[in-house]
Amino acid sequence: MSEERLFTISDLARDFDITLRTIRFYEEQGLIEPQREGRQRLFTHRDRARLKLILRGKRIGLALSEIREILDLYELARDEASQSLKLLQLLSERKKQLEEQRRDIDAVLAEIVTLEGHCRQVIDTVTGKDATN
Amino acid sequence: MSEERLFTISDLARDFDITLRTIRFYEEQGLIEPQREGRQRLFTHRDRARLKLILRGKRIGLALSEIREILDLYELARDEASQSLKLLQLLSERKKQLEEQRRDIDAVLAEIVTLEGHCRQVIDTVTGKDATN
DNA sequence: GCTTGAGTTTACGTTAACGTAATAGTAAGT
DNA sequence: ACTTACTATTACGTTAACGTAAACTCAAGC
Repeated sequence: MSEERLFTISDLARDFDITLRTIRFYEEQGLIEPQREGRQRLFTHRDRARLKLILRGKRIGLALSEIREILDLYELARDEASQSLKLLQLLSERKKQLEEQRRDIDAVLAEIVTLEGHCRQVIDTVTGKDATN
Repeated sequence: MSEERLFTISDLARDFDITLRTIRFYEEQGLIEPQREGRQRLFTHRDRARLKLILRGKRIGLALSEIREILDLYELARDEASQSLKLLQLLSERKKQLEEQRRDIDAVLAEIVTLEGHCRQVIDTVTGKDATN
């Protein structure tokens, strides 16, 4: 059972709001390896999941080369954990980076809140005595 | 009092671990506007602070053009808040983006923790019956 | 007077991550 | 048979964010 549904390239492009070119490029870079039916690419759920990971990686500012490393680690962890110790080390490095990034984001968010407060205050002050616009 | 100490370009390059070229490039792009003594650039604490903001922006994946927008907003908010409403809107957009990014990071962190668990388990399993390496 | 060190400008080079034709095959609808 | 829709490959173009090299100025130290 479970007919393992397949996706076309435009399915994924639509779903993730990226171009066909982007998907082909990712394949060219070895980030995904869809099956072929003749020349046409066919994507499994697994390909889809990988694509999702790729895009998430991009959003947090990783380069494709780094994303590939991570994807490879996933593979590695799946196959066996022949080098789990090294993997653990790499994971902890990545974790440190991410936590740093989180702190940056929090800092920026805090500053935004401050600025918002500033704005509201100015607006309150101005409103009532002048409303030129 | 408070002699307003000035920084040279290499001071900042060293402090933030970036190249001279990078700093000059940021000036070229209008992100900072150091004073000149003759031809030489001289940076105030304010320039330094801006540079810090720029680099933080980069770390969270913003483009220089976006960073410039934000810096401009800071100026805007400082001068007066002539367009505070628009500013508020922009801030809230940016906030949404950042919160999304935070969610991404949290998701990745969670996955890392999972992978780490997986690794430890494998290592535990392997350790004791085989330690070839 | 010459080198050394820090700074400058000008300008071409580079890398990543796609964009954008141009050209062509293939299946479905009319 | 013709169009339309979707797919493919090949290959040159583009943008951001600097790198890098060449050639110059200018003050300090020996």
